[in-house]
Amino acid sequence: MVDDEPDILEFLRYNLIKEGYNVLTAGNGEEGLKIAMAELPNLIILDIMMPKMDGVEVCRQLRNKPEFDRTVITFLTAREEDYSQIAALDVGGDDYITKPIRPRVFLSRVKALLRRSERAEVIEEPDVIEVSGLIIDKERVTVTKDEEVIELAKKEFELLHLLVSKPGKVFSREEIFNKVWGTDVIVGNRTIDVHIRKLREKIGEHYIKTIKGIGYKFEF
Amino acid sequence: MVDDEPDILEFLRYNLIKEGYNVLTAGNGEEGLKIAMAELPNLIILDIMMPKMDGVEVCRQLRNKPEFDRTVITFLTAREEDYSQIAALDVGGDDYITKPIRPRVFLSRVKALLRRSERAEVIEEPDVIEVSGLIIDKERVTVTKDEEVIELAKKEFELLHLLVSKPGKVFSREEIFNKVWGTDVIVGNRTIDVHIRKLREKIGEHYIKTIKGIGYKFEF
DNA sequence: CCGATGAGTTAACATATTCTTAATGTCGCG
DNA sequence: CGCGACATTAAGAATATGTTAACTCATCGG
Repeated sequence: MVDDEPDILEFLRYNLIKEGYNVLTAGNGEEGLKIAMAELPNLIILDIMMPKMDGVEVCRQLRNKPEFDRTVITFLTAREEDYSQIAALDVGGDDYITKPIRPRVFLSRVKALLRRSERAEVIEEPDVIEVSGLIIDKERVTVTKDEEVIELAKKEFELLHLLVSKPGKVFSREEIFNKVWGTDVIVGNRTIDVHIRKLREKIGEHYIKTIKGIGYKFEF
Repeated sequence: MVDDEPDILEFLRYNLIKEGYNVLTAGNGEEGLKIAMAELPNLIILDIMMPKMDGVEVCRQLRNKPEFDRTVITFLTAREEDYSQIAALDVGGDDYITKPIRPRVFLSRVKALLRRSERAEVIEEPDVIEVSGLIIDKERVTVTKDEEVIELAKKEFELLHLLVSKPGKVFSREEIFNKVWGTDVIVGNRTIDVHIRKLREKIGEHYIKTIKGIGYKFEF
């Protein structure tokens, strides 16, 4: 929770702790950013009006980091500032809470926001995927087949992982380039084939199917 | 969007449609429930104060259904009703918007809520079309008939997909050329026939009907 | 600092499937 | 009977992909 007014900070902190929440506070934007990055909280509450770096800016910077892509961020704002409300949401905030703050409403809101964050977390993909006898372990970057561990190179693994992320779906070459190589890299068009070749060599021929003129898909 | 005041409903509907959203409205809780179940919207906006079934009750009922487990639900509420706000969030609502409503803030809020729902909707629905026993899956580029998966070549699939996109409609040869081959390619006029032939061979003879002098159509 | 190693890429050529064409056959209708 | 419109077939052209080997580049242990 980031706010430049110590009274408000203390007041809300007290209420949250009473409800059993773990609360970290910061008195300004920079400090807030630092603590957020170090602690990766489940919910971030930002005051909009702050000297130097305001809440909107903190939010913008956080949203640029992949680790905060899904963190729930909410703002505190004086009631009538339409503009900051809009900016807050446009910059990737999930909600805003208007001052003056009433403890019970505030707590309900926090509860709702955290429930949402939980829900979002359930969707999170697991690090291990299992399809048709292959166990793909994202953390170890390995594939296990018939009890045997197959080591894949990074690109090979990323390619396989993409295909396996939606078994049966046909991924076009363009799609594969964008997701595995990124939009800014340009590589020749035989490159994918070669990687497909090596993959098939390692995991077996029949898993990856070519759909001529369209792309590749993982078959189960 | 469910509200018992036609004026508000119309006002918000107008604003949402102007932004390109697809809006369904209902004047009371029951109707809202019915429409929600039939249409499975991405976002549900409920007025809290309504005669008979209020918004909180609608929300509670929706949240009990698995298909609405992750749908984003928000409430409309008069400013000072602390209690309903708390109830709204406790019953599984994701947010509430206070009246009086300001269009720009409202739209920003809706935008933020829908963005969230997108984030959650990684489990997106596949685009499959089902007609007379054929299941055409665009993502997988396959056709399934009697549990059997039929593989089509690219052009064959595109041709079938076009015909199936409007079952019963007669597509002229010219139309087929334009949509499947594109306006810049020139191919002989027996080409379509050949592809139709192969399609019929693969999916069965009776699905595609020739309308002499006009074109082809998909029969259901 | 050096050579070994291996991932990633490229180029050249081989292969395979899809697409198109062209020749010929069928059908219905005036 | 002859014509127009579509059907059928097989063969060749057009493309897309497969395959191999060589090259570049970064990394790592000695």
